Amino acid sequence: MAERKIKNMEEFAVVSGISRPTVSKYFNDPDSVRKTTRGKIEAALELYDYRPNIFAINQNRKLTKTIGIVVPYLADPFFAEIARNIEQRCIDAGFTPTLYSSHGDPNLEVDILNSLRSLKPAGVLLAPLGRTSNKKEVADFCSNVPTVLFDSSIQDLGLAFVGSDNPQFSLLMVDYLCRSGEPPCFFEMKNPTNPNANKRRKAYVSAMKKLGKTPEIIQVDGNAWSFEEIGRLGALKAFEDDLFPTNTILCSNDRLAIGFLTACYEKGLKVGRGDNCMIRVAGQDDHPYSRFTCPPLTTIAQDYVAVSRHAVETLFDAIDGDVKPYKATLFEGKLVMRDSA
Amino acid sequence: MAERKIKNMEEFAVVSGISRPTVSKYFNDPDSVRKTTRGKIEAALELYDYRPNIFAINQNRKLTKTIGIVVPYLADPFFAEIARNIEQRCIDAGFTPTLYSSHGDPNLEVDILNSLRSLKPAGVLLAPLGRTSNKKEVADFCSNVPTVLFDSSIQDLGLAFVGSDNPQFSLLMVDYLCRSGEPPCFFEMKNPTNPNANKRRKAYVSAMKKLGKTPEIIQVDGNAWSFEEIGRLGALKAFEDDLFPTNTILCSNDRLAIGFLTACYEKGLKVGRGDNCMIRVAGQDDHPYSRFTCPPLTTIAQDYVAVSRHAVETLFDAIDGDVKPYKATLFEGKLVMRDSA
DNA sequence: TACGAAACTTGTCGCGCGTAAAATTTGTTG
DNA sequence: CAACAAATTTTACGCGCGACAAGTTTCGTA
Repeated sequence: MAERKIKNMEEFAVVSGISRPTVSKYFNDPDSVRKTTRGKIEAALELYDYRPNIFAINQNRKLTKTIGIVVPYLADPFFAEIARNIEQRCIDAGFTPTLYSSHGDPNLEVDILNSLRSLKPAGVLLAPLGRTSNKKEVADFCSNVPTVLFDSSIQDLGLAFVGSDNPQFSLLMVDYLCRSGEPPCFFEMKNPTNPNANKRRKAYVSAMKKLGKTPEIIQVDGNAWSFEEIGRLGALKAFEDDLFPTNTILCSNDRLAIGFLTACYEKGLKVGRGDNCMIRVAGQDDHPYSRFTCPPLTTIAQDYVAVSRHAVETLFDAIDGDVKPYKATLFEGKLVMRDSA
Repeated sequence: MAERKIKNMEEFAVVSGISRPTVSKYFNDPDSVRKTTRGKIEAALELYDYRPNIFAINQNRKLTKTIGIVVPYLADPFFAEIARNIEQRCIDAGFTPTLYSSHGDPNLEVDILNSLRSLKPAGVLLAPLGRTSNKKEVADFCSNVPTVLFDSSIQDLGLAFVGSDNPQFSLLMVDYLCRSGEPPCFFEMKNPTNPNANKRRKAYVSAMKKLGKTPEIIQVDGNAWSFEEIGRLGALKAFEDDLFPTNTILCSNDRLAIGFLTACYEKGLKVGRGDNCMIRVAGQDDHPYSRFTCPPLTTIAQDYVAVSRHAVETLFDAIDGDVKPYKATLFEGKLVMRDSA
């Protein structure tokens, strides 16, 4: 194969015995040309390794085949997993996904959106930083590029929002914890950097009230994305200050809970549901590692497959011109009972 | 601001009172134009939001400002961290990094390399799948695109290789374990999917021999990237079959060790260095989560900052035309003593 | 004040491909 | 075989910018 270097579509058209416009048509949609023509082109494709210049293509198309995927923090396995899921769906649909991480930095988020703008993507799937996002910039972006927000919403920006039903999460977990032992207190960061933290606190409070219990919130210092360490140090300090009004702790997310469990280990506190256990700890997210903590973490599993599927489908519908009014879709979570609570 | 829509550089040149070629020069290098000229352009940039069309730019440039970053599995926090580090260095150097994950799939790896080829990147930083990589395709890619391999090498493909010194890792750890207790056996997957597994096994064997001990290797089933679960199930089975000839286990990597620790927890085996402990477990990599296992995992820290820095610098040198012969650079690891061994 | 280099302008070409209109061929149907 | 529609070819233009050459202005220096 690879008899000679093919420079451009012109040359490739010559060696395949077809005119250039028809070859162009083929690359846009192989089924749009006659079968015999397609055969000739594909035969030539075997002999010569020619690939259309993607820059020249995108320069002339109004909409590229690119889909931008932006997550707040890719080093968090939860986002890595959901990104991977979305990425695959885009590929399957014939798009070219490009993945970006804001690394927890609102300025970087804006930078990403700006460089994404010049890529003229067919659409963007954005999991914003949330509270710390530059709302004005994100809004401006959404009004220029077809964007579906997921995981965390910012007002009603974008074409739609797809995420998880935090109130349902909390109610499910709080209800379970209350039925099986002492009512939980809520453990979180004082100035949460992760997107859904505030929603989760509110959801916890309303769930407790609904069940006729008094909400108790413990807030710890720390303002980066090293949640495990924040959870660990926060828990150690809270133990020292004797801050916990109950033996049952609901952490705002699994990563905090993982750090919390480490603190319990250091303190020699036996965690779990058994008779000889002194404390119960639960998380939220079903983080990939929550299965492997000691004891394994009881948590709420986000239906991230449903979230990513629906987000992608919503975006594709919009790209196909199927304009719908803004809508927020929330998926329910499932209680994952393990040994920690 | 944003008085009127600016379509192209021509129009922007008009409103800024400068000729188009000079504006073009400015965007290539703002310092290449006179100060007064730069002032005018930047003033216009405040008024109108114009951004050069990136596709038109890249079509005409021989080398784009894009750097491709490819890792084998982005949902692994280790690779996520190193990718994040490399990404930042590229941005700081004025390049546009694009991140790809092979998701453990050799075919996807080839697909990524192919689509990367048509992006005409200035260079690529590739952490290959290793053993399972399609060597022919990777070699072909490396001979067409300036590529630096990192984390895992494939023969002597690419401009250079930057990674960790696995023999040094093993010697360090084996020596420590032998000095502080029973000699370790080696715990790994039978058909390892992760890149450096084979090197590590060999390194373990030679380290043991060097210390005059008999190497013992326990291999468990599993061939995906869910290492924790593979480690857990493998350990449970190995306990049942009474496969461990020693109470000290060196795992091929931290993720296996994390699963191993979970198995120990399930079996009620106390892990650590204390008098009442029954087993010692160590890993390799200093996985972000290894600090939070119970007990915290003793491991070898890869110097991934040094690896990413050197990989990026090597690539930039090559892009600047600084051609050097192929060279493999290996960085030493540091023993991270925690409680598990 | 004059001079020369650096910076700028003007004009023009080319990159590789999308796209449209008109002319021609191909394949299908009665 | 005629008639017709679909597919293809031919021809031509445009996208936005990089690159280059030749002429003009600007600026620092003597």
